[in-house]
Amino acid sequence: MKVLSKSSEYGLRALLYLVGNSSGQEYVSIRELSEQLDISFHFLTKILQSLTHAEILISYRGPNGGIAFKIPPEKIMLSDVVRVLEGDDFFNTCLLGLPGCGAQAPCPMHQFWKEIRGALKQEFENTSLASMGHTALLSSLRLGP
Amino acid sequence: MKVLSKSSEYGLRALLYLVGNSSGQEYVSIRELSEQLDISFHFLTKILQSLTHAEILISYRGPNGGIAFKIPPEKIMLSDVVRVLEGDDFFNTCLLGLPGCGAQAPCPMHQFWKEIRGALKQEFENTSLASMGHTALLSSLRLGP
DNA sequence: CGGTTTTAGGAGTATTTTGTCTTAAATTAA
DNA sequence: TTAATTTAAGACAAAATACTCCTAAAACCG
Repeated sequence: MKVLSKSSEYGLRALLYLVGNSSGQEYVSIRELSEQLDISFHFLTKILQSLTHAEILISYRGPNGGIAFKIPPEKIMLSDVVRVLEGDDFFNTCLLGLPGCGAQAPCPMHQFWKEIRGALKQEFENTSLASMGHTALLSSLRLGP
Repeated sequence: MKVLSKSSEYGLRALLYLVGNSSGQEYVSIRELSEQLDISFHFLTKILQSLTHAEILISYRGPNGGIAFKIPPEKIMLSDVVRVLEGDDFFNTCLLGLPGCGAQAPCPMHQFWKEIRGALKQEFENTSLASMGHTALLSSLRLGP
């Protein structure tokens, strides 16, 4: 079950690394992130760029530059991140992919799926980056040993 | 949020159509399914083939041939279909896509995600095709008006 | 100022997923 | 037996996703 695109996976891993490995307001370079997490530097740059545009991160160029949280990670919910990286209707899709599906023309799975995705939405909206990342060891965010 | 591949979407739509539009043991042709549901005939053929291999459907060639349920749809759970079309570890993936993630080396989201996907698994395992399809009008399974 | 470090942005490439086409095999009916 | 109908199977093509590379712009340091 793949609910997130690679962009979201990488973005979340980077943010969780930030939570665990930056003490407050100093910038962490994207190069460090990409190397520690084994993610393509250029690809990660673009992902973090959109989080910067969305005002979840701030970036700074030049030596000792990088990215940092603009908002404290206690106030950033998983749903915020996912909505930026996956699109605004992330929690509003039809299980069967039918474009017309909705309250007034429901597919056979509509009610079933609506309840599940509603619960899932709530979980994502009630869970902060900080609560997921505060104990995150680097090793748990990497691929191999 | 796209949890299912196109193959699963199409496969489920075809099965739900079968539930609503076939009276028991007669074969429904894939041509009819593909035309009624606006799904590519050859693509759908391959999807239904794998459901036939998995013994959810039976197929018959020649005039008046087609596919039919091998098991009554009351006994086919959504999870059965999805496991065939998405793979056996569908309900066992890491949210962050980390290959090593598991009980003994959990990623920061492991516990969080394990609970959500466990609930989702239960819903899929407790819901039959029949219960979703018994009132399915054709129009609710099609794309446009 | 000139060189170095770092993010920004866009064009281009590779890989995966999705969809098409062609031929074969099974079944029926005339 | 011949023709028609239907699923089976595999090669091929298009589209979407994931990734790479190059150049620019900002910030710093000597």
